[in-house]
Amino acid sequence: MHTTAQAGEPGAAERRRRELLEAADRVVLRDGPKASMNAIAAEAGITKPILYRHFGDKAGLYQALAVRHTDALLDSLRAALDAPAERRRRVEATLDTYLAAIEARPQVYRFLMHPAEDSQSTERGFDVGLHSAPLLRRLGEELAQVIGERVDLGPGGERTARIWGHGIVGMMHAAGDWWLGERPCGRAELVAGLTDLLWGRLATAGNRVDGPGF
Amino acid sequence: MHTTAQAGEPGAAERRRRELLEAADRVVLRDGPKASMNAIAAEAGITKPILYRHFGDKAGLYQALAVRHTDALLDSLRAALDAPAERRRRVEATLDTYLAAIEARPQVYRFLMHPAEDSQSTERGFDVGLHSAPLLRRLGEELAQVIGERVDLGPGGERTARIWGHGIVGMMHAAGDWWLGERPCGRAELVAGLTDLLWGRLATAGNRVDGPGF
DNA sequence: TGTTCGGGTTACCCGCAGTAACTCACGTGT
DNA sequence: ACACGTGAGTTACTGCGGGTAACCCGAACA
Repeated sequence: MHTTAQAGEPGAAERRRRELLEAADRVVLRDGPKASMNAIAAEAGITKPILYRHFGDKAGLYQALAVRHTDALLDSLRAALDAPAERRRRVEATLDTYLAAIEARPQVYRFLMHPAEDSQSTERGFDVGLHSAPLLRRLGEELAQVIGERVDLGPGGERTARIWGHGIVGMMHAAGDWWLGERPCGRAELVAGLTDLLWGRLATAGNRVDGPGF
Repeated sequence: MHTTAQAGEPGAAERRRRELLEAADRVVLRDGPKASMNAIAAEAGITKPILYRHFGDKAGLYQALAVRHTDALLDSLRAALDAPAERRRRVEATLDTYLAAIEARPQVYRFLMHPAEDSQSTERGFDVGLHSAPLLRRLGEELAQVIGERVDLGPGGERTARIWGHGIVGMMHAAGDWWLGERPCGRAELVAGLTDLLWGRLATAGNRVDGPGF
């Protein structure tokens, strides 16, 4: 073989790839989830086939982008989760970090939540659920791991931790999505409301006197 | 004008519409979220333009389908929510009803969660969030209403109820999605885990002795 | 008998994912 | 010095799915 340098310069294509990803980022930031391969290629100053050479597939590019942003987001969340404070404060900080992130870049966030969606469906008998939202899955698993590591949940705690991880992430996501769309209140109030919910206020709140009881 | 009957027979087109919706249902049940207009038309034994005459748009058909299923699901959930039992039992029954529904028809469920996704984005300054998942929004609002009606949340309780409604629905949805994909446990265990979470067990559980504390 | 209206069809446009086949520049082996 | 092949890049295509324009036919009505 005769590459330009047989062992040196490993990052020739790597740098190109990063350039492409940054261009894709820019387009996604501008166009949201409907960013097309053509548009991304144009923004990068090249044409489609190169994108396909580098990422193979639209899903491939999506995934590469998703990994980048998910990693970044996870770092922020881990920082919030690891801060030296009591548990409730940390949960609040984590929620707030997530909400601040999606507030700062709604387009990117929306893009990450609706990736690919195809994956040819022939995956294993049922196929359902493997696509959908890798970001949420990763967040859920990550949170599950943190919970499992730190909270004493007794026997079967591993499974409970995973249930909680995915449940909490879903709560965060759906509430954030709704909040972004309607802006019914400030971020702090949303954080407080969700934390109250996680802290069991639903169990302790009394029935309304006029209602049929809940 | 000369309709077949000027005031009588109001349901000529209505029945057609229902036929089309049932055909669409069948296709969605078979093909999942990637059901195409062509396929639906073929299943109904007609061609695309008729679908467009009836529903205007792919989003229109999606919405009609979504309304049907959402209504049905909401009826079941309301029944579970209104059963004569203590609050916790009712929450469990509601979660279980939802999970049973998505378990019974995963394709339909997946279809409902990923509608349209386009809507030309020129909607109002930000545009973000209005598409996405009407089903989840409706469920969230509905639950918010029930909570607001029955639970005494003090001042600002309306907003808190909405936050909780969307948060709980999101928790249910994400956990259900993950569970459908991986089947990590039985439905009962998932229900129990989520209910424990809502009942504040995260607040009361102790730190693991070996972990850094959570 | 002609006309018009509603349900229907064919044949098309457009945009996008994905690909085949070609070009060009450059470093290499002889 | 010359052919070579390799890799980055391009043009030009296929295929498909959403959406639409224009035509078509049968039935009620005058």
